[in-house]
Amino acid sequence: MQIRIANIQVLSRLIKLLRLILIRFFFFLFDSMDFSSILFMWYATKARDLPWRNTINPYHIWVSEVILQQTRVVQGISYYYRFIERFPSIQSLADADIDDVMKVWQGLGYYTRARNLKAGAIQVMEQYNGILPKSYKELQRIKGLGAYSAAAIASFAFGEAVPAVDGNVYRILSRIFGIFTPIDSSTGKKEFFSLANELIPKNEPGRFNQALIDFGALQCTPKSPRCTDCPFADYCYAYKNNLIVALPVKSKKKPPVERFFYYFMIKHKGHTFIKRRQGKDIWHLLYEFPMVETGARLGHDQLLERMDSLNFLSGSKVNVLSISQPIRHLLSHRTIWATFIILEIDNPNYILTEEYVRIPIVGVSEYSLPRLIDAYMAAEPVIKYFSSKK
DNA sequence: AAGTCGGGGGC
DNA sequence: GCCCCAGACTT
Repeated sequence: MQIRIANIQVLSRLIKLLRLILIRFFFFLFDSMDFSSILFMWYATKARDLPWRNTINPYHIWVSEVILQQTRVVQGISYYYRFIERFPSIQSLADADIDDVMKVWQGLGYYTRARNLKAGAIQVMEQYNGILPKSYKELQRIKGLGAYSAAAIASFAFGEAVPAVDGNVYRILSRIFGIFTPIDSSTGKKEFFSLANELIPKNEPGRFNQALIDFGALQCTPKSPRCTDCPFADYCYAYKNNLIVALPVKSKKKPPVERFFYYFMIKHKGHTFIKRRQGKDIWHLLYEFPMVETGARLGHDQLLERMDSLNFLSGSKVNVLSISQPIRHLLSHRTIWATFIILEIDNPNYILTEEYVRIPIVGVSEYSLPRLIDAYMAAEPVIKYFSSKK
């Protein structure tokens, strides 16, 4: 058995060595017309015209990179315009009220980004004299900037020759060079960074990084890539071996866990109550109605029974006006089932008056809300329950 | 290394 | 339904 394991290890090393040789061979092929030349030729006619490319303001580029983390360009554009208009400088963002920042970010998701962006602005004001550092290494010390974003800013804004390896780059390189190392492993990250670092031209790294990203977004797409008119088709390992659907390789996937949220829209004299979410959970810093989360779905009777013991309802007469169907809200790693209960009370207890914000129901839209709640309010005529006098 | 964090578009 | 998007941070 021992020998067998040793053999497998030797074989594994051999495979890695062969792969390295293969990559060298590809470089040989690319030698006459190298990788970046082919890419730039494509980019010359296919480049996207994007707002953050028409600026040399490093702060604007910084904002755009954070907005675009795990976010499609089409989704981010309007947020970019609103953000830099509302917070036109690092100083203004550093001085801003976090609630205003969250409100601008509402609906974009990954809300930690907004908090970190403001924290980063404060950091730059306090530690860097209000000027964004220029180097790849130093940029990674700023809150919310990891390897990719730091490389993007360093190359786009300051011309540093460092590869910005995002999901597009993993996909392109894994396919063209036939690399099967999982892109979400630490060895994979090193391997792809190293390869990109060999490909990047030192004279115009920013254009190279942007071209690669556009190539991934427009040509070498996740599904149905346009291989028939791809300038790399003659060299592409995945295309030639019919392995496009197999690359890139990702290792981690997990079925989403279900969570059950019960939201209480409490009516009292035309007003209702909301509270900011606390702690390390989803929707950090966003506002929501009083709620209870249960480990399993509650039946109608179970729900009414549970309401008897809710601390924010105790001491008051409760009149249930409406109970919604469970609404499914999908996150990447969670499935949330939300039920909205509209009810009227006669006497708010101290928990509601002390811990919650009392607002007119129409004032809810002033606050930053999870998409789930925002969408429900938009879809359901909730206000009618609040307008009638009782 | 694995888990956590959103919302939306494309097929 | 499923995948993935110009990823970062925590445990």
